[in-house]
Amino acid sequence: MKGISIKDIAKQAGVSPTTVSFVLNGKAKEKRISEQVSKKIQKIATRLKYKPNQLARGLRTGKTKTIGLIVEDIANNFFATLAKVVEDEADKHGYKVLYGSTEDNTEKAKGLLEVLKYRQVDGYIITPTKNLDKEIELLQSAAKPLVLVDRYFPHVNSHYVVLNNYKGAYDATTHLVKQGYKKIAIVTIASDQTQMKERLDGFTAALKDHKIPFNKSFVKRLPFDLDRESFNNEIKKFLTAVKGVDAVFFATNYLGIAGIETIRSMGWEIGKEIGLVGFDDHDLFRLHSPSITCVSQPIAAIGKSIVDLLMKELNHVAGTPASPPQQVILEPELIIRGSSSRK
Amino acid sequence: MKGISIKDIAKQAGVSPTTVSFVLNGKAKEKRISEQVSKKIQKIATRLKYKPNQLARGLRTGKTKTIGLIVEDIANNFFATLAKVVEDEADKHGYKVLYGSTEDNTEKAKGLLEVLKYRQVDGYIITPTKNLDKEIELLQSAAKPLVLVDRYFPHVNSHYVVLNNYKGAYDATTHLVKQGYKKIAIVTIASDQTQMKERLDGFTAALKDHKIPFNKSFVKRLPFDLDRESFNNEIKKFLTAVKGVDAVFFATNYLGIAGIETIRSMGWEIGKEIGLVGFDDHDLFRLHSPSITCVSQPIAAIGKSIVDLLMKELNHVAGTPASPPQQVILEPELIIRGSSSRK
DNA sequence: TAGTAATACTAAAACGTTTTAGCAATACCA
DNA sequence: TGGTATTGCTAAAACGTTTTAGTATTACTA
Repeated sequence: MKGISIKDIAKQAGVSPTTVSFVLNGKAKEKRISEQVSKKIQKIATRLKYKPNQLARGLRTGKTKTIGLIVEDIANNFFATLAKVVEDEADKHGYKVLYGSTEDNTEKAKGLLEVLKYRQVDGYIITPTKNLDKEIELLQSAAKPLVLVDRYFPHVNSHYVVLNNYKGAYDATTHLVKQGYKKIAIVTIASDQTQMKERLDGFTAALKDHKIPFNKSFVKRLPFDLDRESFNNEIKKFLTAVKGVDAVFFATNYLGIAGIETIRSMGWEIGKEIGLVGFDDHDLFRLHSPSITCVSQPIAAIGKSIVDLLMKELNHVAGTPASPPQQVILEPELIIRGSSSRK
Repeated sequence: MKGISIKDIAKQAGVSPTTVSFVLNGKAKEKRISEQVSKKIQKIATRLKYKPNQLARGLRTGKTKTIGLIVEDIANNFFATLAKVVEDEADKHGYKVLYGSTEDNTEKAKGLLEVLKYRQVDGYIITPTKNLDKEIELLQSAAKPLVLVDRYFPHVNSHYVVLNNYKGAYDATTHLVKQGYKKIAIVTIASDQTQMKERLDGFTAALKDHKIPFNKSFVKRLPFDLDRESFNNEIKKFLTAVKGVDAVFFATNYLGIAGIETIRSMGWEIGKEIGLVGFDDHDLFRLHSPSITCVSQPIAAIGKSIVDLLMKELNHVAGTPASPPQQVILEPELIIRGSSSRK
């Protein structure tokens, strides 16, 4: 069952495909097609439920009305929620989304970029992995619209939308200090990427500003690609090794979840014996006993911002002066709950 | 920056585009292209990093190597996890995934199908909404490969992969009975679709089989499209209205989450004062205090099964006898935790 | 040595659009 | 009345592939 094409309409209307194309693309006036013919074509088109073949159109115009969304892991609550926002926002502009997960693996990310490229996506939303900067710059020099998200490359002048991760971590840590915790540890991911670096920096800066002596042994950096059990084991090892630790900041949502599980398995009472702050809000954090204080990202605003930037790029007419890449840094919200209170 | 095309290779190799196409599609032998020429073309192609333009190929062959994934809500843990599995499995066969969320809205679903159709996706994975049966049948009569997931239409003979929802609900309810709960309520979604119908049927059947008198007032069916607060309010109203209720089965993951929140806000002690079983596993269920008993779906197996079926269809050669639609029904696992124990 | 078969390749059409360049007919102007 | 503008449309090329239907050359057969 073939779809119906512009030719079918042309035949029925007794005009050329050219005319049909003009009319259906709203160029009737501009191309001086008479009202009569115009109306007739419109009528036939709706009667036949004509939908242009996007492949043919894409081949000719180079535009597919598709954007590529590269995330770390689509199954992760943060990215899944982001994907939903992106879907909705993109839809408003007639775009569809092809997604892919990198699992923080540079080779996988490169593969995804490659595939998306020869699928001719119009623009990219990318959660970059380490060492993806060259590829990003390549895309830029090819004038491909792209927006980085969650993290960026300081030496690459690109659009990006990220959280003020430094502030998030700083506020979380400050909060712990103000709550009376003295020996505060951080469990984070061994990554030099901006989001992780800033979270660690915010943490150490807060300690320093509040005259809490900083001790390297209070920092645990774990590889990204562990399974849940290994995370749990590593966290347990760490927390038992750190003498006198009385609070811990988990720098990602999944670390926080693993942390809760581990600490409970150790029999420590969250809040009382050990203060705890997580990253990203989550149903678990909200409903855990005690509920878990966390740094919450404004995911809807992030997604909206990303798509807005991307659309601006996509609608940018070649030849006109390009607007410079924009860096959007959104503010986190510290949601204070029971896990950071000794009472 | 244009990509390099088959013509560029042809020019460099001093042969025709046809020859290049044959070689790169592995038809060198079949089309009797000499080893020499074949090798030369291969070499040039890899040197130039040639990647076929998928639009052009798709236009010509009618195959886009893209599948459409229509879920209820990509932000929901269950569907997000499924999306990840589908992504991975599809990738093994060289397919990419376009996704869309219906929000259980038939009009949105129809819109998605329409868009995916004229984007020429090769196959569909669909979480159907109510009244989408006509569209499904239309796709089928157009010989489009498709697999329904999570729910299906009893009167439509299509591929589908679903949970044994009846058993899931039956086991959950039986478990509550065996734990000594006597007045067991269910909170579900007001939907006549199979997954919800079967969960309700499993619930009532279990009550009957265990001689628990069934009372219509113990069933609450809520509309899908409420926000969290409204869910909470409705659940609260329901639970306070039902005299003597001592256990409740929440028939979806988000209802379970809302249920936990609500019951706690009412000051009832989960397990002791009210038994609770949820649907789909979730970090919250695992780590809540008390932990929440739930009916868990084998998401990895579901995703794998779906993609396997779809690939079989996609690789099916026209003309050969079609294998009949397969119905895969996977078994749930009842994960027993603290919320269904009075101790 | 003519006829057939096999080998090694290619020209051109096709997929369904968009877009450029242009043509015929009518209208307008002096 | 001859020339220019304007109107209303279309032919054909192009996008980058795949595929059909060849052709030219060489090799084999009787």
